[in-house]
Amino acid sequence: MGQKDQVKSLEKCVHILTCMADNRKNMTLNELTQKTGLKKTTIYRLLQALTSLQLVEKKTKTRQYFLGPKLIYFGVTALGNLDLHTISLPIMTKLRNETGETVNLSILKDSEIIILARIQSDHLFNVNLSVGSRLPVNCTSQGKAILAYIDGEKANWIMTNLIFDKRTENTISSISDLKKELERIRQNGYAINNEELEKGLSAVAAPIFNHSDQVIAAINVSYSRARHPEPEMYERLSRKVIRASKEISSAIGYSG
Amino acid sequence: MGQKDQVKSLEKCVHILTCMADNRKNMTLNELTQKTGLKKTTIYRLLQALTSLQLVEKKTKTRQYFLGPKLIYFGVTALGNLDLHTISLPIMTKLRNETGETVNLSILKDSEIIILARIQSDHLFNVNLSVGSRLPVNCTSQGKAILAYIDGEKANWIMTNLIFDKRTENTISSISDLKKELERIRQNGYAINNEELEKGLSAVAAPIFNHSDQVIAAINVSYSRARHPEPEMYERLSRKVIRASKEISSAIGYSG
DNA sequence: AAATAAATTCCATATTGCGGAATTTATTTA
DNA sequence: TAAATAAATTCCGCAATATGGAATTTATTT
Repeated sequence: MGQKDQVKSLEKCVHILTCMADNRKNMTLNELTQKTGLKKTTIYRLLQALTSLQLVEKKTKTRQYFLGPKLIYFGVTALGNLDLHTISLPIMTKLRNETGETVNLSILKDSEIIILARIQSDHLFNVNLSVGSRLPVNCTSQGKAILAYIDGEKANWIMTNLIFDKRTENTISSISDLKKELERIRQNGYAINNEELEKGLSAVAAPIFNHSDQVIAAINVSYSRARHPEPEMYERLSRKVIRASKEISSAIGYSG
Repeated sequence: MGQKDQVKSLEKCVHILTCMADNRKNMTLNELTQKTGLKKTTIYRLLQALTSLQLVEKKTKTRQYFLGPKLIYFGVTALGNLDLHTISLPIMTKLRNETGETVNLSILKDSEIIILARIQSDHLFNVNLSVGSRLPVNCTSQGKAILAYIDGEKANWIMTNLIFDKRTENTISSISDLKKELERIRQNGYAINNEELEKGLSAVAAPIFNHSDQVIAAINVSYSRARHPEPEMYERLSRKVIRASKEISSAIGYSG
């Protein structure tokens, strides 16, 4: 019979690229061999091709490979074409101006969130994060906001495979605690980050849904606890964040 | 003999993806056949594979294809790993705060610039551009800033293949005018955009160089002419922009 | 300097990808 | 509504490509 969609070499290339992206660091041939399980000769040959096509770049001194400029070109183009992205930006800007705080748009990938867009506040104290940065689901408002609305099976899979690294004393570090938190989020419609990632850093996030009622992303507002220690801040921001998230959701076709 | 770096199917896939990115719109099988020159059956089969690997997405209703989510993942990851990007962001933020205006970081691709990063001003009047947006070289400060320092042969190639679409009355629309402008830029060390892209919009850009003395990008500050009609604004901003560009250049290894 | 490990090249063979032609499906025209 | 045209999809035998074990070269460690 034979599966459809062969093109084995392409599959292997994507496997290699995915491995590089997942590990997000320069990798040697050997590391790639171990991580991917592909034959060394094969990887070597494919890397040659990938490199000559600029999908991969090689640091000659260290013999390490990493995702190349052509992937930036493709990715940035795809991002610019993404409805979610173009629709969100003006709404994010408005939210930043209303609150004066940093606004982020993130998606979930495995057990981490990835920042797709970020509009920073004017405050001098600004966290060192940018487009492409990743953070664990369990200690971010956005991660929890998405997880709370993901369908049960997938959410369970993520939670069971999660490594709960305890970033602060407030970090949720057990499945049962996380489940309680998710229930609370569903109740409220928004998620908070109460210094769970880093001391002094709080945030409020709300989920974004698509036309088929699936969570696809989350938007948040993040701020320094030093400036706003009052706990009412969460609720106050939540209204604005929820409004923005709903605006984005309906603009991309959600009708819930 | 045989050329090295074969992997023909991969080459064809990249050809297809590049075609999609260059045209930055959803494309049908037929359009792709025409633009790439590849055989229809081949493209069809490769698109199947690309789609199942999420490198490409298909709009079932219109039967159109476009760059898929996995490319965003790769691209955003590669961008986050790019020295240029991570080094530039804090410097861009500083520049935005110093000037209160929108700051962009762009690279050149063919005869257009592509925005890699953008930090917007607080002003209500904000131009509708974002990461991934492209603009013609000849009517942007960043395009001209890069072109002015590119090695002669390549610059000539770009200029001769350039389609000078006249966006405003100020748009440079002949090679000879452009060459004069580039000479002026080299003299000053910065490029301006005097409402050449859009009426009411001005900008000041400076080139960014890498360790081997090559221009690889440009940074600019863009502002509304309505708020700052005074021509001295160019020179005033130029000092700050140049400082930022030098900071970035030296941080990525330039020692000129 | 020797030993070990990693990277690179080689090549005969099996597998994959190729693309012309035929078929199906959608769109346009009469 | 039917006929004509164009686009999309499937089929399949052949030719070109990718594979991976082994050998060689290069780098790193002992």
